[in-house]
Amino acid sequence: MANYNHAEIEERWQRHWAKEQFHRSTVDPSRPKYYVLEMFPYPSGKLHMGHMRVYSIGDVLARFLRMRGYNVIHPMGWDAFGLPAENAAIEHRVSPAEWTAQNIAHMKKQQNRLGVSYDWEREVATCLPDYYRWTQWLFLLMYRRGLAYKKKATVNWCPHCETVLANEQVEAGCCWRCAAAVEQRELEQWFLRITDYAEPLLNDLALLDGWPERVKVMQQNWIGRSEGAEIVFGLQEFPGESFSTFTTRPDTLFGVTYMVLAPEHPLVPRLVAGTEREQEILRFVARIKRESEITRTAEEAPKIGLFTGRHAVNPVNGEAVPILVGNYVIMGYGTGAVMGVPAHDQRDFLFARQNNLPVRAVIQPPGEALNGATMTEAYTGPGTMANSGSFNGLSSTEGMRRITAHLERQGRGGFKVFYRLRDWLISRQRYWGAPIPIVYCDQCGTVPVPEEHLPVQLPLQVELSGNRVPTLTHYSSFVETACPTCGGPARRETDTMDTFICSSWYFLRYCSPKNEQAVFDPGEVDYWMPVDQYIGGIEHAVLHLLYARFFTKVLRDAGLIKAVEPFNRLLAQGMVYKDGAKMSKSKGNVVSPDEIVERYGADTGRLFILFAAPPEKDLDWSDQGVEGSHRFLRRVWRLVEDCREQLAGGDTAAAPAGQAEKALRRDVHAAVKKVTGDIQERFNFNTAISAIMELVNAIYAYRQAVAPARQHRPTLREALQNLVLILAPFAPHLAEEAWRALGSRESVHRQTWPGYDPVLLRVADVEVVVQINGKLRAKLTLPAGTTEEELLAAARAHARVSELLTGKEVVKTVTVPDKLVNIVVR
RNA sequence: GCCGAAGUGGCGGAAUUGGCAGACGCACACGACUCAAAAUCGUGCGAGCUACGCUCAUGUGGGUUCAAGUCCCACCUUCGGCACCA
Repeated sequence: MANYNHAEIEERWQRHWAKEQFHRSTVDPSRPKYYVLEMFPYPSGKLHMGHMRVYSIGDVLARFLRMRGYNVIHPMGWDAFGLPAENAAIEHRVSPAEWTAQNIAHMKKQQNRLGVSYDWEREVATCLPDYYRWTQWLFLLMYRRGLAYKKKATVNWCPHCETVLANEQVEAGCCWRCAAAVEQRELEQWFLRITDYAEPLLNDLALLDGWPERVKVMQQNWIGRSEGAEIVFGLQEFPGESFSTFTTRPDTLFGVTYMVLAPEHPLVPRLVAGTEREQEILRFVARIKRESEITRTAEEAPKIGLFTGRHAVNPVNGEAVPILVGNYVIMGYGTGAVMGVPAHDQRDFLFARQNNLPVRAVIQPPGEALNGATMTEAYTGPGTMANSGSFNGLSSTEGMRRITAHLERQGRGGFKVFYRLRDWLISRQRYWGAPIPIVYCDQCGTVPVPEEHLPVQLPLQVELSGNRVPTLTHYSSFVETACPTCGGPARRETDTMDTFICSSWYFLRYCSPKNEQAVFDPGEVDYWMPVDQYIGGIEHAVLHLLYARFFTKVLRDAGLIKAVEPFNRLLAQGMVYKDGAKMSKSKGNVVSPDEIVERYGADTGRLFILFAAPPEKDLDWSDQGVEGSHRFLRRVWRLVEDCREQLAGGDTAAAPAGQAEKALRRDVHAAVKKVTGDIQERFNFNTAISAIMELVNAIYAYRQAVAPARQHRPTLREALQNLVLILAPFAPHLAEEAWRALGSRESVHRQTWPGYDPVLLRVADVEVVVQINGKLRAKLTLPAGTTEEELLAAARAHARVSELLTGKEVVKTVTVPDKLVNIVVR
């Protein structure tokens, strides 16, 4: 008997599939399409277990759906721009382009060794000119539509990466990539106006039924919508001038006893100019500005507020209240000015008590009368308005509406929605990225590069002698150019784009990756899009997944695509752990896919990774578990080897099909049903695999129970064929080999997914559970479909049951047909 | 503080609609085969007990129900997101 030689089998079939272009996909309107997409990797150099996991999940789906008759597109590519290539360039003295190309070549080999069924004709790499040309084209589209703009702003600066970062790329005040503390800098930078799309990005989350709740909630939190009123306060010492504030509680406007401005508020220097405390306050402001986000937002940071000596005029009652500058007010949210309502906001309350500011209750809780002087905490619930002039007696909900309407009539404010979401800062002061296609001319100002001049090429001769790859400012041949408008001397923009731009549209480029005329072919994009199933790590819940949704919406508004949302269903796969920790070099608990493929084969690795946990949960790597999966595949292999000759002999069976055959057929059809449902509806590959294992156990049991000569060949053949078919998405190489061994000249992956016969699933006898007072007391084997009366009679007739019922009064009986009898006694 | 996910044997996990808790696998133990080992095949495997059965058991405490891992209430723990958010 031939041993299971995984290395030989896997290599042979991989070569065959590649040669026959097995996984090519082309537009075919006669068939339903299915777009299976795994997040494309950064070409770091080698695959890790997280990659192996995501590709295994995607490939099972792709292969399953092909067998189900779908026209499946399953592409792969490279998110190839980014900082690691620059670091590697300095370390190894090799250009980022070369380093990246080598990594891509190596990782592609690794992916192929996993037996993943990609259509390599659709491969894209974001760092190649034929791709970033269109990234630049999309930037220009944004520019034309007023969605790309340059402004001077306080931005996040990572001192370690020496570049600015988007808000989404700052985690707890630190750089998402290197964890260095992020600083604030005033710089002129390019932004994308993602805030214009805050509302659709939020509302359309409701369309995403196939997304995990947690991801939708994370995006919702990030966008951070809050409804309220914008209110304009006058300045007592500067008649005719004003500033505005945002509040979610306009009903408490009469309770305002002070106002607080953010230290960065543009009004601050003017307000304090010439006052006694001018120097003190300016020093305070300067100090706060220097503080990092971490110290400033720390839990224990004391709330400091300094009185400016100036007053704000409440638009609703003309009252003048002191204006303070406070460290707890943030310029980046709302208007950077907050009204202090100590009676109805706990933070304001503590602040007021600490600083001896008056507290005035204007919302009375039901059946209570608050007194500002004596209350011990803020009342933040709803109630009846008091001390609020003509609004007294209204409910707080009604008050919100009325006061806002009143302000609107007076031209002193109105209804307003604020979002936490900020515009996307996309400039990067780095070399290895897509150049921003903009030219600055002294005569014409900021000029977009005309489309026909694209791509704006990165210089490939890179200076590698220093300790970092120089930015594009270093290359005079790149910087100096002619103005596209007037032809005069001009300078190119030297910042490159955030790599998240490149990855915000790659799934569209896959649809027509070689098109040189357009960013993508509209017909092809409309056929394939949206992505039916997207699979990737949860770390992109806000970053990539929000940006890609934004791009999709812009492209749709521009009439370029029909899809409203890019990804219909999303599977956020869990992480791979070992010995209780995430696999990492520093922990020394890394297992590489190469090692597993080498030792056990790709089929074993895939099977284990899918069997160990449901895809969205974290997975605990177990070397012994891998052994187990390998053992299972060897068991399948032996089964096929043992049966092939027996089955090759034709069907002149000595014995007719009997009870054992009937039972086996039922097991086969039940397994097909279970595996189909588990893949299709539940994505529970772990239970699908366990069902296949049960089937294998059943076939072994049959062969053990029935003498070889009496084994019924058609039944055995059906069992083995179905086994191989349902195993094919999980262990594609072994299944291919086994399928041919069973006598087919075609590929198992070109077969139709097996169906099951519901008639065969029916059983003659069922096991019925007998409970007394809900406790299991007996099990009966009865013909299926036994009536309730007969069921009950059979239960009572059972020796043990009748014994337990003696002397008891039966209060009630419950029967579930073919399943259970419960007798309630007293 | 707000929001989300989770908590089941020694371990990974299963139980899809409220109906036999622990499928499948790992580990372990025993048996068969073998001179022996590996591999393989088979059997057992939640805990306790006065043991051919009974009791307890799905984070804790209550509740609903003939019946709860599953539904309701309160709480604990872990993980994740947001957060001086006005």
